[in-house]
Amino acid sequence: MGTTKTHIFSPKHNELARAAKVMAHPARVAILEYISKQEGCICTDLVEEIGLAQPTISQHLNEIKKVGLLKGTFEGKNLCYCINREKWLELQHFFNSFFSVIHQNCC
Amino acid sequence: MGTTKTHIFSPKHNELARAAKVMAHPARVAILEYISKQEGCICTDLVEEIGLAQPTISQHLNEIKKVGLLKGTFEGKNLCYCINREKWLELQHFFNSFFSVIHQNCC
DNA sequence: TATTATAATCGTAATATTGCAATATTAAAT
DNA sequence: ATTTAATATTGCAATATTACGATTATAATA
Repeated sequence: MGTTKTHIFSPKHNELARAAKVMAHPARVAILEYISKQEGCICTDLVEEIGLAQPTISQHLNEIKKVGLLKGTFEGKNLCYCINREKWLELQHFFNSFFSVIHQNCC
Repeated sequence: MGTTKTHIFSPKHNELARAAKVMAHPARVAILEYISKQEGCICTDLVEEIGLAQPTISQHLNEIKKVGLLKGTFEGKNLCYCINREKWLELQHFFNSFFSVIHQNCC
C-alpha cells in the first residue's frame, strides 16, 4: 500500500506523470525558469536566488537531472550546467500533445 | 518541516506546480485522457477502466476537481461530468508558455 | 417505503516527499 | 600538502500521498 501502482498504467501515462512530477514543486519550477533564462551556464547562487537550504536545492536539482532536463558538469567545486534543450522540447511537445486530445461536446 | 514552503515562491510558480501536481500521477493522467476522449459526459465505469479501487478513483477525481479541470454533476448515484474546456486550455497555454522561455546558448 | 446501484467519506497502513543540520567530497587556490 | 569554496550525501523529523476496506450518503427504481 502507499505506493503508486505503476505497472497497471501505460508507459505513456507513466512518463507524462514522471515529467509532471518534476514540475510539481514550486522550487523546481523556479529553478528551471531561472536556469532557462540565463545567458550561459549557471555556476552558483541558486541557493540565494531560491531561498532554500543548500542540501534542499541540491536534492531538487537531482530530481531535475534524473528526468534528463539538465546537462553539463555537476560535481566538484563549481557547477556548470544548463537546460538540456532536446529534452525540454520533448517535454513541451509531450504536454502539448496530451492537452490537444479533446473530443468534447457536452456540459 | 516536511511541508512545501509555498510562501517563498511567486504565485505563478505555485500555480504551475499545483497544476503539474494533478498530472503527476499516472492514474490521473489516465483518467483525464479517458474523460477527454469521451463523446459526451461520463456516467460510470472509470473504476474498471483504470483498475484501482473505487475510493481511490474517487480521491483522484477529487484532486482533479480541485484544480477546476472537471465540470458537471458529482454527487448522487450516477456521475455526469466532463473536462472543463476553459481550464483545460488555460493549463495548456500555461505549460506551453512556461516551456517557451529559453534563452540558451551554451553546453 | 425498501431495495439497489453508485459514489463519497472515514479511518488507517504503507510509502513518498520536503526540508535541513551535520558531514563528506571535490577541485581549485594558496 | 593545506586551506578554502562549492556542492553532494547522510540521517532524520515532519508532512503529504497513495491505496483500500468499511461505512455512509444519494437518488433512482421496484
